[in-house]
Amino acid sequence: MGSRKTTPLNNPTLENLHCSIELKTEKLGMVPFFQDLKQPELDKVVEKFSANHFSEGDEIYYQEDPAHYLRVIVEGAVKLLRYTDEGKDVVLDILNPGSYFGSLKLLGSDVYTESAVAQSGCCILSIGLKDFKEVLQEYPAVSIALLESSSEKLRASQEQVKQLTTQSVEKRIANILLTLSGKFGEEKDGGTLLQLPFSRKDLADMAGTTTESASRVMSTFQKEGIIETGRQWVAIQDIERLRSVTKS
Amino acid sequence: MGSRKTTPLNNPTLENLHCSIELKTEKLGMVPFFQDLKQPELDKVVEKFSANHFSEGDEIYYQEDPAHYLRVIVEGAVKLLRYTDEGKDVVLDILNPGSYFGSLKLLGSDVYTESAVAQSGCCILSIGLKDFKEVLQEYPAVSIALLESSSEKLRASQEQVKQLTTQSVEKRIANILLTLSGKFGEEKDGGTLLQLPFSRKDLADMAGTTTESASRVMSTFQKEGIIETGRQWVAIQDIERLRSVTKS
DNA sequence: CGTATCATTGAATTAAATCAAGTCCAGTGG
DNA sequence: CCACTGGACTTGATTTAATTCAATGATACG
Repeated sequence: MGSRKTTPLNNPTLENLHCSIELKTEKLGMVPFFQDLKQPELDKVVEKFSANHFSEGDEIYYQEDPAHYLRVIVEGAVKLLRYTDEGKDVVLDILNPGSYFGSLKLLGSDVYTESAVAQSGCCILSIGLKDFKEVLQEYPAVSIALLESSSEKLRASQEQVKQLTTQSVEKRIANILLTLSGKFGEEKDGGTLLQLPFSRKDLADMAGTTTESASRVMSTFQKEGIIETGRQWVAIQDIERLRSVTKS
Repeated sequence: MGSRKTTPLNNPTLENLHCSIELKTEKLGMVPFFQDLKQPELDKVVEKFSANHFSEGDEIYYQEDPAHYLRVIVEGAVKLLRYTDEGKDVVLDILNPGSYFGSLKLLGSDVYTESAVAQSGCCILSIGLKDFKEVLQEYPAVSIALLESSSEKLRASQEQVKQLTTQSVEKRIANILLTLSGKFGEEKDGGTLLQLPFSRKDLADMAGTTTESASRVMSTFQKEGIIETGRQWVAIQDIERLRSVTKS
């Protein structure tokens, strides 16, 4: 029981330096919908992106702001969420490097339908929608690959709907931990550490529950030896048992 | 109270005749992502589609079947749903004419992630994914318009997530009735009639609740004079009051 | 150290699910 | 045309998962 509760995060405090033009080419090539581009084509596309650094907690954009950019994460994590009128936050997703977000409304103008917050310090590339439209027109393969990514996002959202309507809070939280460990987990002395700064409230807002309920579930998991957890961090000790929680 | 409970549906029993090649061109031109095509281009695209009729309750495809087609509704309504292991059905959407569904996985192969059932008799156009890929490569404008549609679907799914996590069953049902009346409603003696065959179970599966709860909410709405309802049909009498239910 | 923020835990409450009869209607077949 | 029947719908009583309310405990950070 006397488990370590101090944070095991090494808090990299990503500097602006890391968010440089050099990184851009390297990372953009890893984005799924640019993978088909040849190097010279990619170089031309990269020029249209600009890089920005955001610190933990920074708002990247706010829901209902006019949407002008498509963004790609080079480093760090971004939380997409909707603030509701009733004051509850709904976390739609937490994105890892290589993911895109922002707007794809290339025809006419639009507003963002969700807010984006830097979950950790991060480096983000942005491209104006007009420029991006030109890219799509020039390289149809990018459009097609992007359609796939877009379908995949829809699929993930529908999975979320399914879980919300059919599964208990405990199972939803187990699923979220599994998903996040896949995206952000790092192997560490026999377990998978989530380096994300990640509070009970974040977890609750992802699972569609309350911080108290999330806390109770996490306590149970910890007592059962499935996870180790403390303030803003989680380490999964027994991933198989966590998987078995989602079933049954 | 002695309200009519007999069905006001005129049960059109859409015949196969109606699902003809003539209709195809006319209707495909109305699909959002083909709207930019000129008539000769559209004609060429139309040729690649084939038309099929489905009767109410027919399964159009089943989740996890290999996905080979993209489909467009010409007439009728299609229910997209996921059957869960626990035996609960989750209705993701009910689509109206002009909507597309099926798969957009143009690279590599894939399986359907949801099932599709004809909610009413309907006429569906299908195009093989290889053919559709060629269309996209030839007409980049279609890709771009399709990306918009795809984003819109994601937005709708995220809205569903938001509602499931923050709103009561009563509000979710009110919202569903409003959405459906927008898609399928027909003006009829001072109210909006939903011609859809649409059971309490369908409603419950859309709202993520039980038939009993859905029935209770519908009874309340009826007692309050907001709707008229019977077996498989709903007429919205006081849309303003229904809207006010979703707020507050 | 002190303090703000995050996390936990317990008790009371509640929305909705479940369990259990019923009723009502549309279509059937005599 | 009417009685019959099965599926759709309703309603009530009970149970339960999760929220809400209310303290208290722990930890990172200045």
